[in-house]
Amino acid sequence: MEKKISSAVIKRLPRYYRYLSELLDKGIDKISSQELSRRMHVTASQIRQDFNNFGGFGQQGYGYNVEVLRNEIGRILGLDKQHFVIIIGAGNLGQALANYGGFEKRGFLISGIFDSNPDKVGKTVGENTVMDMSELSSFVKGHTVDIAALTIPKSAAAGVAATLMDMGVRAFWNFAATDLNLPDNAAVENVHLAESLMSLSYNMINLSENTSEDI
Amino acid sequence: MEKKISSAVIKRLPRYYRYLSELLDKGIDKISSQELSRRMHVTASQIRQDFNNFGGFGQQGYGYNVEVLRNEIGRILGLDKQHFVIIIGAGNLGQALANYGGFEKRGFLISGIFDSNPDKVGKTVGENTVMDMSELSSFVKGHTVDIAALTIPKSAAAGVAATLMDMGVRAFWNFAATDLNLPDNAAVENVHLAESLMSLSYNMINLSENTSEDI
DNA sequence: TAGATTGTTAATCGATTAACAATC
DNA sequence: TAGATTGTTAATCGATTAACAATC
Repeated sequence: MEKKISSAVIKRLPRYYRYLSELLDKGIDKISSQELSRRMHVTASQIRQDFNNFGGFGQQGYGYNVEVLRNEIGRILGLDKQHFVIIIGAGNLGQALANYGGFEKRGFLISGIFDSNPDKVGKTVGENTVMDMSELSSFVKGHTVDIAALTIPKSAAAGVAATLMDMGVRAFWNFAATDLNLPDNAAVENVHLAESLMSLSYNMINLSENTSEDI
Repeated sequence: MEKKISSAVIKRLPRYYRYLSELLDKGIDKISSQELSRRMHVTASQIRQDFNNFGGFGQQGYGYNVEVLRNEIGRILGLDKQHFVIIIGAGNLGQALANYGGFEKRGFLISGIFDSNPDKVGKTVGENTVMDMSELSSFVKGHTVDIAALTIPKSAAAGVAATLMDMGVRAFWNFAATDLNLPDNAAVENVHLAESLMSLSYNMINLSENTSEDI
């Protein structure tokens, strides 16, 4: 019944959340779409359209209350609840994610990290001790697991994702350079770093071709 | 004079490159837009439109030669040339990027890594030894630096980026949770992991609400 | 030649922007 | 009340998809 929100809108929400959090830190308690437009470099019209997908958070003639708006967007993104995240793959990237404290601040708690390499099993990474992949099944049965971050080689990713689906995990943060092709009742967010770097490369090349001709 | 390619197209190119590379590895030397459509889950029409932004790589009645097409896309993305990348910030993420060998395979060579923390300076990370930030200026003057990866706190990002711009660096792979707002003669690719995780959270939540009602 | 498939134009769809009435 | 700014409809723009003539 509710109208489907486009993914373009969803991807903008975390950025709004970030700006509103910064305004709040600065002690600014009111903002208009026009002023937010100026700061974020998006149109005021888009800001109002985006927010109105979720209901009227503002007040005519006044603007938006920063704290209310921030909390509403946080709630929409699920930041008002705790989510348990496991990391599959204790390589460089898996360890970096586990060590980074910033996710917990937003309610994403790293509750387990797994690897199939015996050299890594038992190692301490952040607050966690690396478990063997053979322990994954019993761990997922005994604990709430909302999200699985896949920091494993692409050859292993589809298999691990399918196994986790069978165990009831429905959200995958996929760092492997492959497409997971999971059924519709799973959520997948891809972070393809090599592809990101290639886009940057393209934009860099096409920058140097038209050297400051339109400034 | 050349028509501007939309960023939607650019972001799809690395994925085409990946699929074509995999086809090549499998020894498949010819592919039609229809067959590629089936594999990649995008429309054949979009595939042909995308490729034709850059010229006719196919042959009517036949399809596309996989190797030719892959190499053309690689060339468009700049993968036919070597690019020198420095990493600013030797924290978890900076180290993970420096240790990951996959970028060099695509022509992105990590040629330096910097940190302002004396405890990290001198440490070996991948093939590199962490240098102090005070050495950054002389390093950039003495070496080719195409891309700077910023894996530093957001409070430091804008300043470091501005400094690097002054030294002539024009491409920034930004992992800091902030917008850089650089002039038009710079290329910026943002990787905002916390925001990526928030999008996943949204999609996960909205999954569980309509449990398998449209399968 | 007949069949297949591209390259490209036209149609459609969806997202962004503009405009303005509602209202605080 | 007058001024400001939202919420929302309408217009525009751009991206995607469909269709088909060109051609291998």
